[in-house]
Parts: sequence; structure tokens; C-alpha cells
Amino acid sequence: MGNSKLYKGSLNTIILKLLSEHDKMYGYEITQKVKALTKGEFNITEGALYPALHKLEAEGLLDVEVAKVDNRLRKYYKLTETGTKETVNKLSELADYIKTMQSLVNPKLA
Amino acid sequence: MGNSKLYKGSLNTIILKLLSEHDKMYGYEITQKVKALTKGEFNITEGALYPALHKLEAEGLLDVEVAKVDNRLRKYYKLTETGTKETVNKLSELADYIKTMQSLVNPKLA
DNA sequence: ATATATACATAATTTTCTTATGCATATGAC
DNA sequence: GTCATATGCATAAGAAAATTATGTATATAT
Repeated sequence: MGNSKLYKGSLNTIILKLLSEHDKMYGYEITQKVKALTKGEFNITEGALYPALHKLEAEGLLDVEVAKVDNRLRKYYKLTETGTKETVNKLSELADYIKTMQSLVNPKLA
Repeated sequence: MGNSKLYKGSLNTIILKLLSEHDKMYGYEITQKVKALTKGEFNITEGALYPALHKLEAEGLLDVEVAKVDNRLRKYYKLTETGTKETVNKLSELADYIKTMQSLVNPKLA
């Protein structure tokens, strides 16, 4: 996750959520999208992203489709049915985590 | 972090925050406190906690004081000055992370 | 007497990331 | 025309932070 070394485990959630909104995306596009959406706060490194995509594919959560654009290779990823279900789970887990974490760290606002 | 395998990196923040509120605590007490405060959602495992405490001590963020209660050993940890400053940083980073993550995952509410 | 709670600790392994490379094409600046 | 930057993929070595599995020891409740 580049500069913010914190909170490992959120990369998969980010990938899945983006794909649930954009139908299909390729790796480089994901890194740029995250950078733009977070105003540069999250920088997904390639060394983290590509292995993560490969693993999600191996687990059956993503399908791949190779394309050639401007003579350059692109690998488009999209959610499978299982991936769509898992996205819901991950987002729910994230919401729970945030809620619990805030109750721990800022009990007065909980 | 026991059941929630997610979001590694928050353990140190949790420890520091608890110590900023409780002056001194021992390891087992921390595990019980977290379990109680999160209603069982976060279960800090000993294999994660003790090495984390040792590291925070080695980094100069915590001081230790050994005590014997009921013939059982306890190691009380408390924040050093540096530890107090670092707690502020960690909490700020956590707030940023949560904010950024929510803007990614739930852009409509951001 | 036996299980559970209290209290610490470490070792082996796994997961997930960072950092460092490597390859290749396209484009803009000079 | 060449040189830097952007686009686009990939993997390997290492670090960080957990999990899981042990190990030791005392206290308490059934």
C-alpha cells in the first residue's frame, strides 16, 4: 500500500469493491483509480497488486480476459458470482472492523 | 487479532491507546480489556501481544515494571514520553486511514 | 482431582506487504 | 533521434505482523 504501511488486509477489499462498481478493470487502471480517489493517500504498489489479483483469480473470485490496446497488453479482471458474494462479505467485515475500532479508540463517540 | 484476520497493523495502536487511558496495564489485562470493550469482536492472541509489547518496549515507547500478585508474575507496561507522542501519531494515522477507506468504499457518504 | 482462569513466553509458519528488479511499448520534450 | 516519463505486466528477496501450537507455572472453583 505504498506510503501508508498500515492495515494490511484491506487491499483485497479495495480491489473487489472497485470491480463491483466498474464491471471490468485492468491492474494499472486500479492503481490509478485508487490514487485518484484517495487523492494520493493510498498508493498501491505493483508488487502487492499483481500477486493479489493472481490470487483472487486462483480463488475463483475474479475472471481474466486479455486484450491488446495500442499494441500493449492489458488483463481485464471482473468479478465472478462468487466474487460478488465475497465482496459483500469483505465490505461487511470492513464496516464491522471500523465500527469496533472506533468504539475502542474513541469510546465517547460510540 | 484472533477471529478477525483483517487489518493487521492495528494492534500497536490499540495497545498504545489503552495505555494512554489506563496509566499502567499488564498483558493479560489488555487481552481481557479489548475483549470486553469490543464485546468479543477482537480477540488479541498471546502470540501477537507479547512480542508486540516487547518490541514497543525495545523501541522506547513503553516502560516495564515487574510485580508479583497472588504469587503470580505480572509485567506492568506504561507509556514513556516518546510513547505518548507516538500514540497521538498512531491515532491520527488510524483516523486518516478510516477516513480514506470510507471514501473509497462508500464514496457517497464521504 | 480436574478443569478453568490467570500470567508469562517463544518457535514455526503463513499472510501480506515493500523494495528491487526485469521486460516491453507509446508518447512527449528537446 | 534520443531520452525521460507513462503505460502495462511480472516475479524474487526480504520484512512485518499476524496465526497456531506449544511450554511453564500458580490460583480457584467444582
